[in-house]
Amino acid sequence: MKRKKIYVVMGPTASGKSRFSLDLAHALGGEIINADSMQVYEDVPILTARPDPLEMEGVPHHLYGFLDAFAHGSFVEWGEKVKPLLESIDVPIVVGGTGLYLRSLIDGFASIPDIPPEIRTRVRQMPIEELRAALPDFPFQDPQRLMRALEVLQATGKPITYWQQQPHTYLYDGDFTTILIQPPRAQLYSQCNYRFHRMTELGAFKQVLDLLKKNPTMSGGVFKAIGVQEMISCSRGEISLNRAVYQAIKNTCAYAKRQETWFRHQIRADVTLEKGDLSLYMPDTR
RNA sequence: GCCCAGAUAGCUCAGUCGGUAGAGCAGGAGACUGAAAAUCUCCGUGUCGGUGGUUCGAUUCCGCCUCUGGGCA
Repeated sequence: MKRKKIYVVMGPTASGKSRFSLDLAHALGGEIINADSMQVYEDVPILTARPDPLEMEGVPHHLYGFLDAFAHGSFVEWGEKVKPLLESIDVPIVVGGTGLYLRSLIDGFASIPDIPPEIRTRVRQMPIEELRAALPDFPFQDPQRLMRALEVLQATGKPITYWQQQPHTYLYDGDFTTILIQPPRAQLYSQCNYRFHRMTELGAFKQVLDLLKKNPTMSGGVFKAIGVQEMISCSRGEISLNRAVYQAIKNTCAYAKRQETWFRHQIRADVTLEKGDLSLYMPDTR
């Protein structure tokens, strides 16, 4: 049986992925599936650049805004939700900027047993020096990876590298076509700048205040969305609004650059476009 | 017009008791397997404003000039 064709539209933030995928969906009769780690949350839709119902132009959209202000998403949870959609949708168009999610979809990932909560909690409370001492040969410096590696070792008795060398688990055996939208750097930065100002005009600040009211502990995954911390800091009078906007734009640009690095080295792109213009991809559609 | 203070990396500034200079930010490159809009690593040559003088040697000391702040008229 022929494998189903699955379109993957990827690229840095503010590159024009959404516009492109809508056009592609119209042209092919496809449905859009979100692969953005922040647009999965229901709160602060303006800041996460989530399309609103009007912007969906009648095209079915999946996996947007299904997690609340306390939840933490992960690529595994996302994968579990993606799987049935890929099976049921005729022309799936997966769109997003979260490279880790996309790579786990395309290249598969290691199945690692669940970690008992008490081990996870204990490991996450350990000081960084202790983590390093417990894993002297682990090649990464950063706390997150050290914690993950240690919790896997403690829970399973085997190092994380053992698990990663096992055969990968694949979510869906599809025929993936990857389309990378990659505008020139200077243009991308100016789009980040313009878009953030637009977000503040549309009421991003109020949505952050609403989010804070819902979950004052700031424990959920949404709180990592760029702009949230900056605006909370502004609402407390710690920094001016101008400063908050400036910082948020700066962080957005830095993020876009990191995404470029990811897409350059971690995922192969079948097609690379300088802008999200469908006619560049399908010349006969216009 | 006079007095004072500045002029050094894209920006803000430090520094060289005279031996051609370094931080933060911005910027660049990279890593990445259950937090990924996260987390982490690496990257600093620039007529030291111009010009003359002193000196073996001046970005540093001295004179003049230009520009920018501030003050006095």
